[in-house]
Amino acid sequence: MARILITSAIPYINGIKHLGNLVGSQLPADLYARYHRARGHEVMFLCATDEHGTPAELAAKKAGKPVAEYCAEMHGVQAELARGFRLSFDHFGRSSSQQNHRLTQHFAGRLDAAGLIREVSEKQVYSNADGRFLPDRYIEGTCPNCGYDKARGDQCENCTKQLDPTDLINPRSAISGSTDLEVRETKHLYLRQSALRADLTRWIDSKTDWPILTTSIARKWLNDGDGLQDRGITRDLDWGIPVKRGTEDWPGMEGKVFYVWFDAPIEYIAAAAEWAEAQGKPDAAWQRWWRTDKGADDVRYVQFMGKDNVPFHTLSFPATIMGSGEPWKLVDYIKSFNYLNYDGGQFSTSQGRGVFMDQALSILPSDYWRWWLLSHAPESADSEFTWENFQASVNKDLADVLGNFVSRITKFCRSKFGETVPAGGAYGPREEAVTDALRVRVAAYTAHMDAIEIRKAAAELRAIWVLGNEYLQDAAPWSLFKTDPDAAAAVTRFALNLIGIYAGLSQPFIPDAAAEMADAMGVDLAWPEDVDAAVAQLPPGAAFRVPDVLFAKIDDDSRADWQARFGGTRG
RNA sequence: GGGCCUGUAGCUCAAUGGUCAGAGCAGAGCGCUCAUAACGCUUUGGUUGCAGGUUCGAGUCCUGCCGGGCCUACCA
Repeated sequence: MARILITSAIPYINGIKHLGNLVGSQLPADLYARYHRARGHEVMFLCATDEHGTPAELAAKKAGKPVAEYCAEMHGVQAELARGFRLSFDHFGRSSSQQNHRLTQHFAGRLDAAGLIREVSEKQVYSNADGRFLPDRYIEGTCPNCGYDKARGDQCENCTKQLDPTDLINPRSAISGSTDLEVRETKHLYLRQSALRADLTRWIDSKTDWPILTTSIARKWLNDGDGLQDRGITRDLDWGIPVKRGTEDWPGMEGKVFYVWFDAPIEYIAAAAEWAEAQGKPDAAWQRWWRTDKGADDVRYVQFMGKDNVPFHTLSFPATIMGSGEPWKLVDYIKSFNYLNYDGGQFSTSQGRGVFMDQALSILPSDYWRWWLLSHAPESADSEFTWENFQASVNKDLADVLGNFVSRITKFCRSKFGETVPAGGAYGPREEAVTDALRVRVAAYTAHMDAIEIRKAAAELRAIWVLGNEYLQDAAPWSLFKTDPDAAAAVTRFALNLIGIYAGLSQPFIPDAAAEMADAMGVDLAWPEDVDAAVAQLPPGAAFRVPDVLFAKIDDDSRADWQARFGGTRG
């Protein structure tokens, strides 16, 4: 039995995430976690909300709430939606937890002791009206290059020229619109990533099995321009983890907090500590997942994220871990994703364009979304959600191929033999041939899941479902029943056994339907490690239940309605 | 500007440099009647973006061009 640590990129606290966010990290991570649990491995699947930073403060202000209260509420909302999508986190933590405070301060102290922190005095724009320093992109003004009057301090969206806030003509706060801005001197801590460049390069070079998307982004950052740049890890904000060296104050850094991208990945570790506390377990219980000197040396650690997160996970966070000089577990494999677009454009949180997690669950059960999103995961390139494709895929794959198979055989049995597994007859060459095909396909499916080739795994699973329909068509128990009821009984028994097998195999993709299938057949939701045994699992004479329609089809009217509803402004 | 990814059937996608470039969907035909008008079988459909090159052999490797996308370090 292997031990597998799985983390999904942690979603930002600021609002409800859309389906593109979901398929880029949490959902595939859940697929992988469920798969490995089903195979009998020990899994620790962690996620959390990322709660610090300027956007959280502003969102709280807009909501008229203290930021701590706002984050607590939004964490609750996101946790509920995660449950709705059946995301099987062992713990869904918060980057604002006390555990993360302690660990983040601990790492900063270790890095400083190792000489990997330097203090930098720099000039930042301060808004008197807002009473805060403004990140570059929160300053607006007229672009000196093209004259666009809503250029941001980091870049002009109109002419794409990269800017410095001081370049802007008539700069103003993007928050309040105030022009009462001044440049102030402020001191910040920088992580000396450049000092770890050789170590990081060697480490990345050793990861020959990683997706090209992951390693190419890492290499670009390692080699771009003068090479890997040092990175500021503190900010002038109220809400965040106070800058400390371990438990000691950091003279000169009073009132400052760590930058969210410094503390967010550390939350992966802290989430395990939160889990232990919630479970009433000692520290050793989580440390055996994270400390190679305390049992984590046999752990395989896999991270899931969208491509925008890759630099932080391939460079900054590893630099933090390596630089600490302590035996923390480094990631073994990073699965990164491209973006999911929405019907010809991007999902847009600000414009409310696309489908958001709460809306998705309000119109269809999570299995529909899980199946479509995972079977179309943007693994090799950006992919696109369209309602036509969603309707066609879901109706065909889930309703026709899988759902109808379950329906046709259970109802056939009920009408001819009653709601018990018929005992007559025996399996013959036909059943043996299907069992052989099943064994081959299950092996292929397993290989794809092990390799985290999600679309290929989905295609293989679908092909496994198709085997059932092919078998029934070929065996035709409805004809056989007229001449040889015992033979028809054997066919029916074999086909009923397929339902239990399908439940086990489908569980990572569509957990609710899988549970319903297993329950209807009166079997445990189990992975068919031994296919030959699995096709004879149901005891003759055992009762079963004809399940309700597993997947109702999406009709054209609904599709057209949703298409109109989600095209623009949310509300 | 620089870098990376990508372009294969009407659509969504496969193909360690090696048989005739394959699946699913959509289309066409046939079959079946257990089933959610579902299922099965057969089948149409390709100058692999374009032009060169390397090779016994190129969708795959190289060069150039065209199109799409992403990243570019203070949003997270």
